[in-house]
Amino acid sequence: MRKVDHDSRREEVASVASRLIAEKGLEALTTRALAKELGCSIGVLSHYFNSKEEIVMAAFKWADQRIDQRMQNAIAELDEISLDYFIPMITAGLPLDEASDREWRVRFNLYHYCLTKGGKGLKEQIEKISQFRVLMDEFIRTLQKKGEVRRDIDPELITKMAFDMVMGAAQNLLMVPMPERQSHAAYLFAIVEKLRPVKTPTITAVPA
Amino acid sequence: MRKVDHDSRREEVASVASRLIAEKGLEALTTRALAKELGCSIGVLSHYFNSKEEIVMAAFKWADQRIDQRMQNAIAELDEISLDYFIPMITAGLPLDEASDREWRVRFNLYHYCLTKGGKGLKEQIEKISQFRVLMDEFIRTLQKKGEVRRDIDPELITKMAFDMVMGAAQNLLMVPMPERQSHAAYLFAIVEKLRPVKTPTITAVPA
Amino acid sequence: MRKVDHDSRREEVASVASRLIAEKGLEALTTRALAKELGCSIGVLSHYFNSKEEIVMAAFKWADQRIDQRMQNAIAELDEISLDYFIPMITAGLPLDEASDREWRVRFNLYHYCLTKGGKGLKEQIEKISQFRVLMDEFIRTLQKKGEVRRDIDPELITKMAFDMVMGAAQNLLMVPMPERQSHAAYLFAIVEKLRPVKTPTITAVPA
Amino acid sequence: MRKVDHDSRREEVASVASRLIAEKGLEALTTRALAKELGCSIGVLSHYFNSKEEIVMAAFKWADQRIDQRMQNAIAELDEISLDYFIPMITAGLPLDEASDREWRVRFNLYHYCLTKGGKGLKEQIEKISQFRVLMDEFIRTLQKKGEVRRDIDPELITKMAFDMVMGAAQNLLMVPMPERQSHAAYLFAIVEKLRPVKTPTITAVPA
DNA sequence: GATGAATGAGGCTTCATTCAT
DNA sequence: GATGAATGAAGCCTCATTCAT
Repeated sequence: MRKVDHDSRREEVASVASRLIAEKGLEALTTRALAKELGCSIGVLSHYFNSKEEIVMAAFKWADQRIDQRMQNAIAELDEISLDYFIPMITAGLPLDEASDREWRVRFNLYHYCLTKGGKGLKEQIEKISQFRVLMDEFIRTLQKKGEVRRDIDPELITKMAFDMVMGAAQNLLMVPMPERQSHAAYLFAIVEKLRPVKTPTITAVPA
Repeated sequence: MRKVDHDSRREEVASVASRLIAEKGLEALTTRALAKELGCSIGVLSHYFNSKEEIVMAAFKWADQRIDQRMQNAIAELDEISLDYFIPMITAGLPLDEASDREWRVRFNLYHYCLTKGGKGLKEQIEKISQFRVLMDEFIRTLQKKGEVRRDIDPELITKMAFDMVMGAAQNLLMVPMPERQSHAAYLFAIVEKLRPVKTPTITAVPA
Repeated sequence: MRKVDHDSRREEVASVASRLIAEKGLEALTTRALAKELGCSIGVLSHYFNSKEEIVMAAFKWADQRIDQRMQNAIAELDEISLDYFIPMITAGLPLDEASDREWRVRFNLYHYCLTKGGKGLKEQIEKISQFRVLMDEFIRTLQKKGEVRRDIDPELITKMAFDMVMGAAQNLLMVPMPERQSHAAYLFAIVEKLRPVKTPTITAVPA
Repeated sequence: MRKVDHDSRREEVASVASRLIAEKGLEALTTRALAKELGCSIGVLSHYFNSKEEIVMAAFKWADQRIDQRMQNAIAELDEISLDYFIPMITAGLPLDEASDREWRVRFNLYHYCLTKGGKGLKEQIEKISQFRVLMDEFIRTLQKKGEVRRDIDPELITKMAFDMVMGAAQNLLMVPMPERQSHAAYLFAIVEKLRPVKTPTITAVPA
């Protein structure tokens, strides 16, 4: 069988495993349940993965990357860097529909799995987030240079705030009924707007 | 009858179970491991709990309440409501030491357990958070009336922001090495300060 | 505590144990359930019985003897031996009310327990039934001598038939709804009547 | 796939389980013991049965049907309905050898299991026996029409008697040493003979 | 390559019994 | 004498994994 088939099969397994984790919890991801959901036999899994842990990891990675991809896609068509990136990126990144809801559930499973097991996995996650922080930081600085973001705020503070708010919003949104999520997340846009520099920085006092 | 305080024994079990969840993960909380950690036989657990699920729930509740208690204790000695409540409360509430680190790990297990199982447990969590939001909202409004918080910010926005930031900070802090956590969380204090009304809104421009 | 108290307590335990066996099955007779039903603590049972098997045996014996007693009581007031003994004895012996229903259920448990375990218990049961057969046989012979039972039937045949029919009727009645049991058992009386000698053995052919 | 006939494997399990019940009692039918007796691992049982109760039921059914089959086989070669059916049928039906002894022990376990648990199982047993009674009744009536059975006896009485006697004989035979069983059961044949109409009902008095 | 039967460790729970109080 | 907490074996069941077909 060609490599592409092998890979696409692996992804299919990861995808279904991810859905099982999201819907029933990590402990419900058994080889039996997975094979049943995939419509194949138990033994076939061992052709694509050496152990169950590999499957779990693949499911984690799949969901994690889907969220990242979703965010990248949201700004892919935008041509120039601007503060306007934030809104679609946040919208795309947060669990505001069923698909991203599932992915976030899996991502949290990933986080707590790594936290518990420690080791390489945890290091990878930390590293990944750290790199993302650097990117964000640079992004803010660029926007500040371009005059799209107020210069009197420490970029690092914005970055930290953004990371905590998005993570917390994602967590909290999972417990909010789907119809109310949009409105619940809307306040984030207001905060983004507060980052814009005051248009007429003349004589008047600007409260915030 | 052997002299045993039934409630304190239950709490001891819940406490140890909570520690196991935090350190090894929920799936490592087996009756064998728990009994071993408690230094007693497996059968003894059934004297205090009717099922393992009850133990899990007790462990969840124990850790959850410990965080709440920690925050309440932090402001217990303060005599008058003021914005100064926030700093010690946040400091007490976030996972900035080993004990609260364990409790937050368990709390996240609780959240994701409820999210997966749904049912009454999820409803309870949502209700609890909802009530806390109302309290927070009233708190902000009171501070605004007292002139301790700027009146040009929607209280609801502050509440939402606070909830998401604390939740996200807690999550993110868990992945930060303990020594760096204090400094990582410090930015929150800066944000709290930004809520204070501008002392002298006279001639000078105050950017934010 | 005086012996009479000790004995009456033992009987109470046996009685309640017997009821549990009848209603829920032998495997539902646990020390916990028994103590609960008795309204006493688990430990108290060991004052009266050395092991659970002793309790089971006592329960078996209690129910077994109650059936025997019931039958003896039924003919206690009758002054002279006659075929009329049979009807009240059968009526008293069979599971025609709730109490004797329970006792028979226990008795069958006893039989199958002995059959399985073998040993002394089985020997005792066989011995007991054997003695009863002898009594019955003598009883029939006496009635035949008195002319109350036809002399052309082998007494042993009557005895065997009676033992099998009563045992089988008891077993089958347990599966018949209580209201229908009386009518179901009534045919036995007709058979008893057939044992009576033909009153006028003259010229006419008497088929049977 | 390993070559295994699923149904024959199920029957094998049921058969061995049945033997264990007969020899050691229902409570000795543990998964461990059963697996050991089958010469396989414990886990294999779950391939063929969803629970232990299913195994118990299969064992019950297996033994129950074996008795029925044994009786049917006994009259299979007989070409015409006649009273002569009875003797081989009874002989085949009663526990007169080791195999049918085991099956009857299991059947009694089945009866008392159903009696205790009630529910659908009990209803099924009652229904089965009820249908068998109807068949027997029709059989008797047919024989009466053919002149093979005396017409002065109520068919229903014969049926009831037969059912109780067979059930009781089976029960009592279980407690009789194997060598004596044949002679113990022989009286039943005498009773069957009494059902035959008197050949020459002429002048002579026939007492019975 | 695909199948699913087989394995046996380990999950939770229940049990009769013991014994400190 | 009475209590019920403690014990640990053994109950049933589920699991990831292996391997003959």
